Amino acid sequence: MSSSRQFLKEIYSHLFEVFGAQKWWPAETPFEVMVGAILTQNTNWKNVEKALQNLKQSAALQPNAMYQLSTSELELLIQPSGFFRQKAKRLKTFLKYFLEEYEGDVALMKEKSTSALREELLALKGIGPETADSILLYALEKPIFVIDAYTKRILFRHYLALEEDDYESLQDRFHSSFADDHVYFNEYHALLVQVGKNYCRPKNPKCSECPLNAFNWNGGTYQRLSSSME
DNA sequence: TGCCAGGCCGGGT
DNA sequence: ACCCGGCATGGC
Repeated sequence: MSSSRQFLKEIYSHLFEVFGAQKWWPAETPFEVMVGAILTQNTNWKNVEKALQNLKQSAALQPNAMYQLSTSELELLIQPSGFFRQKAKRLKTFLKYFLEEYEGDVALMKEKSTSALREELLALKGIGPETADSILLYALEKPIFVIDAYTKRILFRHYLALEEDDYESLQDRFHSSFADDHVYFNEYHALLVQVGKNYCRPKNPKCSECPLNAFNWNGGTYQRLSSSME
């Protein structure tokens, strides 16, 4: 019925053909995903990697070990990721929650429902929609779609979204387009990041080489804007 | 060499 | 309900 939904499905199929499986999130453990999700807030992933490396070298990339670090110790380790004072605080807030509610145990946390966990995460200072959903999808394997800056920009550039579309509305569009399949949501968002990094930067966009051009028509635009795509 | 990066919060209209 | 400044580093 909805051409929007159909577009989203076709885009996924095409991107998967072009790029293949992405094997996201780039981390060795679910806990590393959780930490990375907080550290990457408005931050280049390259800088996050340095911080994660520091934490690993200090044997601090575990819930208890990290929580027991002093604030200044934690700040120093994550400094390369920027906003380090805020992020140290946010990590501590999350760790306290993770340890007190789930004993720092990912399996235990996964037992609870997606909606309940999302509310809990959003209630924490420093965890917003994207961070919460990244944790839900990539650390806890919950079927929820992550909307990030890349996703927004790509949808907007290709006339599948408007600037004023909010997080939930964009997310709902993906949710209503597919079955609740966390593997699928995982792969799809990772593919969009691939497109975003390589073809859809604000400066130096390589739009002419973008794989999504396969779906363009009438001079590189889709037929309708999102607002008219019921 | 400025501009940018996988946000979020809090205070002010 | 929006709007905006602050937060900070390293890469290109």
